[in-house]
Parts: sequence; structure tokens; C-alpha cells
Amino acid sequence: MQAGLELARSGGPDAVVLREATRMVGVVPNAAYRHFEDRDALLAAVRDEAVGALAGRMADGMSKVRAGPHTPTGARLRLRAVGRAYLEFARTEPGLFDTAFALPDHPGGPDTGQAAPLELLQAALDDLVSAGILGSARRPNLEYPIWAGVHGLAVLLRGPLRSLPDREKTRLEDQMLAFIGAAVS
Amino acid sequence: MQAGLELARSGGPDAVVLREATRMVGVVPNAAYRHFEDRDALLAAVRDEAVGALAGRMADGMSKVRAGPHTPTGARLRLRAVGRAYLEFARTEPGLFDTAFALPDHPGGPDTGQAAPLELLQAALDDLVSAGILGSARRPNLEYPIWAGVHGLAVLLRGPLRSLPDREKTRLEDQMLAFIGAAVS
DNA sequence: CAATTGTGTGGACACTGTCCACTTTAGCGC
DNA sequence: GCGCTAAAGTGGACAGTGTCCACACAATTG
Repeated sequence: MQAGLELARSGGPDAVVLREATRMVGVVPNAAYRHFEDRDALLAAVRDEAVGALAGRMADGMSKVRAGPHTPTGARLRLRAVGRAYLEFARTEPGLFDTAFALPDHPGGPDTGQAAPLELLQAALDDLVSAGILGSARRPNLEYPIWAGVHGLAVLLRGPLRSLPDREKTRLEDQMLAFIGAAVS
Repeated sequence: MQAGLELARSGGPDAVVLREATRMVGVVPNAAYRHFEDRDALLAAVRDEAVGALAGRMADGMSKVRAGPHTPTGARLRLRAVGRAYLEFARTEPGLFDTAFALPDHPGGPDTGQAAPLELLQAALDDLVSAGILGSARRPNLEYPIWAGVHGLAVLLRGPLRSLPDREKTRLEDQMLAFIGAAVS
């Protein structure tokens, strides 16, 4: 039933429409209420899936770095790889990206649970410390400005900056990654 | 008629509902179509207003810095002031903030036109150069990573990080501003 | 076998954006 | 003043949406 995540893929959170999802499964609209309390619950499930997909791409990118852990170049490359994967996901899967960060209209409930992406970034930073590149005094809370920078760029590139030529966009992505690389050295 | 921007203020872009807006004005739904082609056109008008409000706060924040232009401390304080105003707007006017960056469902059309906030940041950075703090070699395109950092933090704080205690949130904001301040020195 | 539970169905309701033809109102030159 | 035009509002419809209700069927379990 979460196959209604194709809707999110192609049109973002607003496109995950209960009736359309049931139509795709070939069932009557109300059947959805046997699996999800709400349209919001359905969206939450799809969002968790989207977060998982993002985390998967990030993990993939990191694991492609051949240099071992605790080595300076490996740590540096892995940090760059998480960032690049994040930006690439936002660029190639805009619907899922938006959905992953869609905040529930009906708040409350437990936390949104997108810990996975953050944890990957934290791991990369910890590795930078244990590789001796990043002084442990500068480590605390460093994940947040970095996450903010990458996330903000991803958002702006598909928002106010969306009409920039593609060449310019990738240049800004590279600039951001370099910026971060410089900040942690 | 843009008084339907109260809807955006209290509930974000999805809350700017055509019929509700006309109801507030005390008129029949269809009357809206004499002023806006579309619900999307109405939303676009509201969004421009929201962008203007954000730019206004940023300009206010900058103008409150007493130190004159082209002076080192003035330039530094003004940069910090734009950033702080941005984050404050996102925190105190979440509905308008979300609306300001809502991308039109029905794309095309001319550019979204939120040049004003970017231009204020650019002015602050240019002032930093003319005050001799920021080397002109490092100036090009610097507005984008900075904007991304501030914007990203604003978004994350009302998204995945929304359940952090307020104290932590303001600490992250301060950390981000300090981070930027350090990057331009 | 009987009962309970999970899943799907059919019919409704209120709400939304949008289209159409029509009426009212304001402003204008004559 | 009169009549015209353009702007604004009205009323009635339609499809699409989320959601609720009572009911039907299947599988599972006692």
C-alpha cells in the first residue's frame, strides 16, 4: 500500500492523495482506512520511506569511498560523499526529497524519526575527529551548521534559485562542499 | 483582498484557501476570480507579500545598527543583523516564512521575484568588502552558501529539529551566525 | 462449527477549486 | 438627465477530495 509512494515521487507530498493511491491499487477509497488512520498517517508512512531512501543514498555514497576509516583522506572523502549524495538526491528525486521533510499538518505524535541521515553525517564527522583532522574541541554540534548549509542549498536550488542554469547550480553545490571541507580542516 | 494573507500567516501556504478568503471579505467565492485568475495566482500574490515582509524585517534589523557603513564593526554587525532577522522571522512568522518560499504548483511564469532578501545580504557582504574585512577575492558568490546556511537552519528548526528545546534552538542560531561571522573574517 | 477479526464495498456528507450565465453597480461622454 | 461600458458580485452547477457510517465477505482461531 505504501506503493502510493510513487505519487510522492512524482509530485511531492501534496500529490499523495488518498483516493488516487487506492485507485492505483485497484480498490475503493475507504479501504485505505483499514491500513491508515488518516490521510496524514499515510503521508507519514510515505515520508518515513522517503527518509529511508535519502539515508540509503547517503550510505551508498559513503561506502563507495575506498580509503579506509580513520584515515585522513578517507574521512575527508566520506564527508564530501554524504554531502554530495544529499544534494544529488534532492536534485534527482525532488518529490521524495520534499516529502521527506514535509511536516505533518496534524502535529503531535512521536518524533518524525529521520534520525538516520543525521546519524550518517555525525559518523562522518566523528571519523574526521578520529582521523586527526578535526580537533575534538571544534566537533560539538558541528553537524547542525553543516546539515543546514547542505539542506538549505538543496532547498534554495529548487526554490528561489530554480531558474539558474544547471551549470551554475552544480557550481554552487561544489562551492558548498568545498566550503564545508574547508571549515572542518 | 490580499487580506487573505492572514490565512497564510496562521497556517502557511496550504491554508490560503480561496473560499475561506472570500468568506473573510464577506463575498461569494466566485468574486475572487475578478481579482485573481487562479487560486495559484492568489497564492502568488500572498507570497510576494510574505517575501516583502521578510525583506522588511531584514532591512529593519540592518538599519538598527548604529555604526556607519564602510566601518569594520558596522559591516560585521549588519551582516549578523540580516541573519538574525531572517532566523527571527522564520521563528515568529512560520506561516509567512513557509509561504514566502512556497513554490507554485503551476510553474512557468516569470521568476518568483524574491530578489529583495538576497539583495540585502549582498549589500551586507559588499559593505564587508569595502570596510576591508573581507578580501574581494573571496567575495564572489559568497552570498549563496551563507544564505543556504541560514535558510537551511531556519527550515530544519521548524522541521526535523522542531522538538529541540527552545534554548537549544537559539543556541544553534547563535552558532550559525558565529560560524558565518568567522567565515567572512 | 461458530465467532472474531481483517479487509473491502456502497452510499453518503461537507468542503474545495472552477466554470457558466446573469445581475448589479460605478463611471463616463453626450 | 440618458445610455453605454466595464468592473464587481451573485447563484447555480460540476468534479474531486477527505472522511464517516453500516454492511458484506474472507480468513483465522477457539
